Amino acid sequence: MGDSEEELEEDDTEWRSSFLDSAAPAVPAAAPGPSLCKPSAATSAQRVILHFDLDCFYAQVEMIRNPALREVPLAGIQQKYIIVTCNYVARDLGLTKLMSVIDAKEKCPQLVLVKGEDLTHYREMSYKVTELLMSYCPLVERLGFDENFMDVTEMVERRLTQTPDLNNFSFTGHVYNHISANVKASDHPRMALGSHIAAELREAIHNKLGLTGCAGIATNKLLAKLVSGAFKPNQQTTLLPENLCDIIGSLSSLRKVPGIGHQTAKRLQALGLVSIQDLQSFPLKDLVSEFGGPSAQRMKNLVIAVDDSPVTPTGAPQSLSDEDSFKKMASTKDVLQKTQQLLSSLVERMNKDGRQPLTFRLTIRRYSPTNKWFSRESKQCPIPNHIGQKIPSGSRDDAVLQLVPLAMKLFHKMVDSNAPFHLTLINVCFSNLQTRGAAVSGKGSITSFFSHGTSPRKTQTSSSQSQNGSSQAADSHCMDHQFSMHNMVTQHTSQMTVTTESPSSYEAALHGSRWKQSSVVAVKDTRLQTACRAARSDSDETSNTVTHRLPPNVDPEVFELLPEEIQVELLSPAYVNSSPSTSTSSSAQATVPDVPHIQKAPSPEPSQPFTENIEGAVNELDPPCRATTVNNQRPLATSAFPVREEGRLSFVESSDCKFPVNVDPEVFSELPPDVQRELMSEWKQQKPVLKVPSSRKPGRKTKDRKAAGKGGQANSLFKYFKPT
DNA sequence: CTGGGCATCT
DNA sequence: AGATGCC
Repeated sequence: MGDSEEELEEDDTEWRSSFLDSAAPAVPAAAPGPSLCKPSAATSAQRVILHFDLDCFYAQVEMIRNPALREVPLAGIQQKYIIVTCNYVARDLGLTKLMSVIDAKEKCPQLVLVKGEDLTHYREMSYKVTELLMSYCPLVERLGFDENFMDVTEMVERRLTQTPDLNNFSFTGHVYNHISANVKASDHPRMALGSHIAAELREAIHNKLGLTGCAGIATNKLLAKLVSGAFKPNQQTTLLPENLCDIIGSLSSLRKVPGIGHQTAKRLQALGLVSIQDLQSFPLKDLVSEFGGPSAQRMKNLVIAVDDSPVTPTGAPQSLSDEDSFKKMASTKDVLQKTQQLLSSLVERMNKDGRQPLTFRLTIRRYSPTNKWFSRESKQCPIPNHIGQKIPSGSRDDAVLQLVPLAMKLFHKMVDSNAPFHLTLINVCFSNLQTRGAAVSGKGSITSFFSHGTSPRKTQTSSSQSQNGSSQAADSHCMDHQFSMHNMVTQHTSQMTVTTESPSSYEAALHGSRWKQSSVVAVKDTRLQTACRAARSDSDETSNTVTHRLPPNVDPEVFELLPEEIQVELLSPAYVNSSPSTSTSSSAQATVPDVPHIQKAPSPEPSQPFTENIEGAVNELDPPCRATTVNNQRPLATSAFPVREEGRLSFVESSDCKFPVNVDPEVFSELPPDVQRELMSEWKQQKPVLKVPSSRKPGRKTKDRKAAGKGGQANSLFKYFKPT
């Protein structure tokens, strides 16, 4: 009895203290200054938000890949002429992020540098971290490769009901502006539980992935992020609502506020606003006239530490891109070769992802003496289906071969190659990624995921305390490790990683040797350039003798600009006729260095030991999932990135059923079983339509994604379940 | 001598 | 398509 009374009191206390954070976005009394710390109307319960920030992430990954680097006092990660990050030993000697290599070596001549331009390993490890966090709670939002937000409100509430002894425990880690030991956890039970969860998750990341990092615990994303860096490295800090003013006031300038970047800070400075207080006391009206309503209000809120933006589950990336920068690129031939190289790598990544891109985009950066690091331009176009299909199907070389002309076409829309030009960057990007039917055996399907992911470990979780008869909604957010992530991540661990960093691959691509057959080996660059010039001069007259033999969708104009080897290839029967012949594919395979069986001897592969760690890990923490009944009836739980596309029905194959991809699996799982069955049988009678969703307005998509993350409300059922 | 890659908003 | 922001 006494216990429950006390718990109620704690609840009230925390509710009162949460008033600060739950101010309506509209900032009713925009009174400046002191009003900051006055409570305003509370509309919703306070959240518990975690922010994880891995320590010098790239450096940690490299030290894991090559443990010898641990002995070395310093390790920097170099991209082009920049040290993008370095370990803490190096930082103690004065190195900072984004320092030039020249400056860095001047400060410490013994600095060991590791090339970090290929992000493959960082990307893989980054997704493993997100995956691990998601296995505890699906509300995880990525920010870059090394940061994750997590909304653990429901996990905290669940623990709150199961933690009888709130008096006898304390905070884990630091408490901002307090001596941690002096803070009574019973005054802030939710924050205290949040600090415990953060500690457990950091420990899990360390045990299973070998990475250390910081965490911040607070009531919104802004504060969690700000506070996570209070103690570095490998520590965590909780921000109590009562210290909200302290941390926001500690920021040295507006630029430090996440969400206020270079440009915005400049414009603010033009208004005479530099400090947090400047903006707090600046009239909202004047701000609106400068930035518009939404932006102005958002900034006003940020500087009083109000941030009601939800933790939006990130899921699979919406675009994949690959880019390279350089001092100067001034010839069409170089552009073509670089584009081909980038595409080769990008297509392979796309293939591992398993989805099919519907849109291609080419981005360039032109050199200009003044505004050097701006002025990116891009053009995009749809990818013809017959080309796009080759990417998930594994015909990588075919795909690249046909995408290169597409890219060159876009290039010529931006650059007049008759006039001199000077590029400093090329980026190729796939977007509008479509999940394809899983019938294709391979990466896109569930089968490969299972063959890799199934392990006896799962039985552990179901034995734990799951008598929680009441809240299905809370438990439905709980997932098992095994079903947590898109197979892309797992795929990366089970296949040898092939990247463009292989010198042989790079050279081959550069010289076009991978494309050539023996008969064209003798082609010289001079001939090629002549051909390019010729093509430029009469680009309007493309009535060449060979163009009528071109494969469909190859622009004759672009064809002229291709290296002769590629022209020959395109004219081979394999491409002129629709079906690839064995001769072409075999000749391509024999000369392509980065097919799996020809690849270079790899350096010790990190993914293997990690996988073992995950599978064999002993979880000393709370079981990640306390209830399994809901999970068992979740059809899409096996396909970890739920696809919620709008428009026509497309279907995803699950282990034992098909259903529309625009169905939110979380919502679906919460329906009564008989309703599930009814819907299933209804869907089964419809035919899969693989059309592009057309009849929707752009801009709806992001909203859908956000709504989907919080799915589970009755009114969202209609939205997701009615195909209309 | 300012990287590479993602997202959102307009 | 571009601008901006985050790491």
